[in-house]
Amino acid sequence: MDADPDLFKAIGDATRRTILDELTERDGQTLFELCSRLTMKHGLASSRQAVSQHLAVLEQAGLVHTRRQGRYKFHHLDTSPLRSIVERWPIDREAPNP
Amino acid sequence: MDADPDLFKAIGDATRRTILDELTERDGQTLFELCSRLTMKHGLASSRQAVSQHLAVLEQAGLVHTRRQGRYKFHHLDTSPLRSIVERWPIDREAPNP
DNA sequence: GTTATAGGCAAGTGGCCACTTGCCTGTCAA
DNA sequence: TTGACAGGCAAGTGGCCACTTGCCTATAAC
Repeated sequence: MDADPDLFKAIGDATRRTILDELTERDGQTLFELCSRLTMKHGLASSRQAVSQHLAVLEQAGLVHTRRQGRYKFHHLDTSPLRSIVERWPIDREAPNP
Repeated sequence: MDADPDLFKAIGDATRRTILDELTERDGQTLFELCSRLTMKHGLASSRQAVSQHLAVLEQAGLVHTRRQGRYKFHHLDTSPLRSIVERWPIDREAPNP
């Protein structure tokens, strides 16, 4: 029971959720790419180290996979761990919209 | 963007997730009922006040609705707020099991 | 080689949050 | 009406975590 506390810790932070949003919109970004976009679009004054630590947490939760290429490190989104949430507490399939 | 930080805060705590598990198994429990079951089954040495505060957080997130009846207060699970998670980051519909 | 770029590592710090403690209110049975 | 029971309110405390700071490694351009 409660096999993945890392997952909930990962999505528990607002900045990390914004990072997931960013990767949803544009997958495979580098660290610096994410940094500039977070400050530009979302107004988050997140330093490079802060974003790097956030990405480490997201990677540990399995929500982000990394791919090294030269001196670049590309970050790819993986939403499959989120499935465990709706499997744990089944959502009543009611259409909220008509 | 990020309209419901209360939701992620609610499911961010392990004890609150266990409370959701308890309510999934048996809906409409009172505070004392939850307290004894959490200590019995899950080994959580959660005091009454702690569980009460957890329930308040869950209620604020819309995951738990309460129903007063005399001196009893019954807690009912509502998993519909969880839908916003999978709507925000769509899960690739791949069958992980054959 | 030298410099700039992309990223990593580790210690320190401040704020939030879970939990406790103590006391209070309301409901029901005797 | 008195006691037990179910729950609420508020202040205090300790620990975790996000963020910073400073320095380091590695790849690529010049």
